Amino acid sequence: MPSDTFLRLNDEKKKKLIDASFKEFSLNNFNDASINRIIKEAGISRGSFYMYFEDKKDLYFYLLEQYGEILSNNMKKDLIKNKGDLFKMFQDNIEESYNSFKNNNINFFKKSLENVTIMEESKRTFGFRDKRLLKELIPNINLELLNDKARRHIEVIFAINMHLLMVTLFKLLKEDSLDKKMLKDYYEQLDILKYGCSIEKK
Amino acid sequence: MPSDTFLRLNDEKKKKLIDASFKEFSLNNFNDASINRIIKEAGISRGSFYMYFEDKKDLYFYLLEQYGEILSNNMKKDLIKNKGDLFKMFQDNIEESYNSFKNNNINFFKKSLENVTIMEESKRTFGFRDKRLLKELIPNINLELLNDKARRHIEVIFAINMHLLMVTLFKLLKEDSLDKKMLKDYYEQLDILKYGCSIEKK
DNA sequence: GTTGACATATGACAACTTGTCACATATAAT
DNA sequence: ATTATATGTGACAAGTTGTCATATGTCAAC
Repeated sequence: MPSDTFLRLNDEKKKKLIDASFKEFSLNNFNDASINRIIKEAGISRGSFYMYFEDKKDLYFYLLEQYGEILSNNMKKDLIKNKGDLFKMFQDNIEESYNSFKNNNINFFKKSLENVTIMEESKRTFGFRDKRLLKELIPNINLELLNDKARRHIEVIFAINMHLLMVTLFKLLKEDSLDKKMLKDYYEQLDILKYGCSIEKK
Repeated sequence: MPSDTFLRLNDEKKKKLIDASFKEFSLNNFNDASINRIIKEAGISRGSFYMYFEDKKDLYFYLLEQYGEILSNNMKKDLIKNKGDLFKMFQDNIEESYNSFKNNNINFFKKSLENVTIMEESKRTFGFRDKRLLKELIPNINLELLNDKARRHIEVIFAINMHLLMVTLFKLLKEDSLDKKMLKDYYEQLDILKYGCSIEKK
């Protein structure tokens, strides 16, 4: 987490550092991103940087959380619009997410997708750190549309959707156009999650 | 990919480098792993290393593929045993995978799970590079047990299972015992994938 | 004002990192 | 024995990170 010192910084200085960071992480993936270049671009000293953030990771997750907020807010809106229907929300959400990312630091997002790890760290990714944003969403879900098992594993459903969503968004952003076939594939995958893989009904 | 020069190396020298690499990646995640320490431990020169592998990534994925083979072979065996039933295979497979990893460089595996990325790179992860191992598995699947959509998205089903499997294995290996509750959770998640989340039947 | 206490800022520094390259030494083939 | 090819080597440049002694703000109290 950024230090209080950073949060207390005046907006201009803060913005300069954030902009420089976004730029660096847009051009390089996490490993190759250089704190040196960031501080040079932002015009601050090495010591100051370590006053604000613990390390590169700390800065990176701070930036990611900005996107988490966007993603979560979009989902919340779509959830309300669809009267708590989780799958209708997922379906509506992808175009919205696509546009958010397209108009906003698209390269940062692309690079980020390359870095997303499915484990520990991913819990923090895109602001779903500490399951905070997830917890905010759950009350808006109409659980009556879901069966018992799904209700018990609601975070897993989200994780699976996240996985499908990320992979699809990654492809979409690569193509640079909202490829209808890819969208259709995503909807089919959501259908698998909704109705299952089996021919036999339970 | 390792160079022919590396593959031509005598077994002793090869093993020494592989052992040193496993050790380094068991103690450090990808970023922190040091080629310097590896070559020191393996007793080869820096120049030689770069003769064998392009870079750290190249070495790392080479090691991962060894595990991919294990995973894939286990799956194949279980698939035949269960007469092509994909979900029965998934269910049988987790204990086997758990034991394979437990008795074999468990720390390497743990660290690896922290590094697995869901995107591009992950296609190579655990040997599923180029979908080669996946393609070998598919002929053993009884597709008649799956509905149309599932058949069309068979690699997605595998990806989702991989995700659920990895997360569960990660937790299991952390606990250091085959926690029955976690296993039960995994089976339930597989059931969601098999029969869906929805209360309504399609 | 001046003093003191605290918050911030700085850049030189040690201790690493990686990939390259001119050169040295094996090994095989003529 | 000579040539050609395959390997091995370590010094090197150019980078990386995190720390720390030191300097400079800022603001309240005397």
